Amino acid sequence: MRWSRFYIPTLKEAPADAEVVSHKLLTRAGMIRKLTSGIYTYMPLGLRSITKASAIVREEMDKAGGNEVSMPMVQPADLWQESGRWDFYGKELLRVKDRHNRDYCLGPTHEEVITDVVRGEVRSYRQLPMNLYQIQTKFRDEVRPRFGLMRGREFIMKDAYSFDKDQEGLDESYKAMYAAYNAIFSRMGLKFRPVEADSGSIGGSFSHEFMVLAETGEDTIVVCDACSYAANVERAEIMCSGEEPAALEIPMEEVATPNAHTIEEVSAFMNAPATAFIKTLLFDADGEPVAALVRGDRELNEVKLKNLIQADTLELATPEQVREWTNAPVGFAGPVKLNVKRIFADNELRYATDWVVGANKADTHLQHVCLKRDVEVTEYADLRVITESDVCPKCGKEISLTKGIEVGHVFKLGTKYSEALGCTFLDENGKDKVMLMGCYGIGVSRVVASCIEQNHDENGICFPPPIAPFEALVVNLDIKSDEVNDKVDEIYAFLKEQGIDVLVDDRKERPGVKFKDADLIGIPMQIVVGGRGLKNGILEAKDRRTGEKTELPVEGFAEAFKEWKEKVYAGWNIG
RNA sequence: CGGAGAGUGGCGCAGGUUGGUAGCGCAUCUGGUUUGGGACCAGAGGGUCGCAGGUUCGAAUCCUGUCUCUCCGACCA
Repeated sequence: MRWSRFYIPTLKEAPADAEVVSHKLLTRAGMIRKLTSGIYTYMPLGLRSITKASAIVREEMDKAGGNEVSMPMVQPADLWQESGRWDFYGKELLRVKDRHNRDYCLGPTHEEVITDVVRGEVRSYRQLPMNLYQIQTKFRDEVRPRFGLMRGREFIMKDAYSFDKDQEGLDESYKAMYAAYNAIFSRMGLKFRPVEADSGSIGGSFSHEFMVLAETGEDTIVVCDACSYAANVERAEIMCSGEEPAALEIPMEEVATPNAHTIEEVSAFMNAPATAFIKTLLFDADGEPVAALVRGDRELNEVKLKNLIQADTLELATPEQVREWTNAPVGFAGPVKLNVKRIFADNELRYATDWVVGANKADTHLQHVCLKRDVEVTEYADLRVITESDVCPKCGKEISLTKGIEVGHVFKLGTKYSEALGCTFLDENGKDKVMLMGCYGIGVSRVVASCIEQNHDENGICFPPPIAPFEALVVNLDIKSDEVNDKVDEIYAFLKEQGIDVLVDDRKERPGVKFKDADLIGIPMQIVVGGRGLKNGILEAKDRRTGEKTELPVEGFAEAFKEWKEKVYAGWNIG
């Protein structure tokens, strides 16, 4: 491919609205262009990377027994009503009407459609297991799209669905996908980690997320270096034990705390540490009020609460609801004589007493509160977000927290959708049984973005070879010289022969421009052909990742190149 | 949805408080000189200043409304 005939509109400056590195570089390298919030055009160079990532996904999926299909993006509402998700998926589901005023949605995921296909096809246990997948554009009407391809509304996803006759089969299918995902992300040259995860709104019982490790990640993950434990913080359990203290003897009493709404303000006002307080958070759980208590310095883990009470929707109470339930403005809610039926407390609160809490009365708190004596706690549970001072729930050793970008997620769905949609088969005994499902997603466009987050420097992108738009770039420094042109053609032909995907910069530009652009678009191997080098009988090869330049002799180029290429690839340490 | 900010040639920005010919850098086009890390000189083209109203002799600028985008939060495979 010749650069002069391949559209790569590079920019010297990043667009003002780009915040994260991948967004800036993808735009500057001419790989994407924004149409509107969260919706992008993949330009020729960008599409090449996505195509390469897709090819790796496809290969590994096929190897793992998947069959590729392509399902419709526009899906009828009745199918979603049948699964119950038309009402529960929320505003992220983009709903549209056709000319007959019938309801449809744009597919954010395809459990309904795939289950509909399979229930119409599969009759016998002999046809199972089955694994169907597709690589396709998804649409999710995100509340706040951001960070370029990282969280778009329209994005490319590989979604696979497995169907099995029993739990053992599902376990096998899940294991196979888990292994395939490890292979996929390893082959892409990403530094990643599979972690235990919450199953979220897709539902189901068991799941793992594949996290690319990067500072800009929106997720926080817990890893233990002593054992193999790794989990999303949403999911990470907290070990908590101790001695339950005796009921407090000092009576509780009111304290005036004018205008002190936050724990910080009250703690400063009363000159007591945040650890002496209990934070009372009120939620609307499927329309019912629920209170959750955590220590003043802790953060409530909403996912844990949601799972505990099995709520379909869980939202922090509005100021109006707070007023209605506590008879006080926001900032003074407390568990004592709280007119809320269900009060959940974090485990940690069981092992201490003498708390300060809100008094459900404006500008007032209560001190010397004892939960055992003064509050009817519905249940003690693990409700808070894990911190670095906690220990590994598996082995009890130290843990650390890091940021990650979720690029893949594998779920065991069980019978959630097959049950709702009546996806059954006849077993060996001629009995009707519900299939067990798993679902497995990879954010393909997000993979490319997260790869850039992980591999870049001040000059631009450093693509790992497997998902680079091209593997090699031949830079022609003097398009007016026949000698240089001939050598470029020769090198190009040679590289092609080696099965290398190569781009030639044959533009009428000054060398400086070509070098800058070469670094920006991040092709892993650069071969520079110029009059100066040829005079000395050498070509210059640059490893984009390290920036290291190597002189390759014109005579015996083939051998020298192969050796150099091995070194470049070895540096990537790709499995 | 709450809070903050921004919409001016393709991109990055100035101008706005004090209303009066719409400007700069990059990019583009032409000619010339250059040519191993984003060249220089000379010239050229391109903008109903997000949109709609209003005030005014006159609005990018003031007022009202509206749309869009970005960031923080809430939310989220």
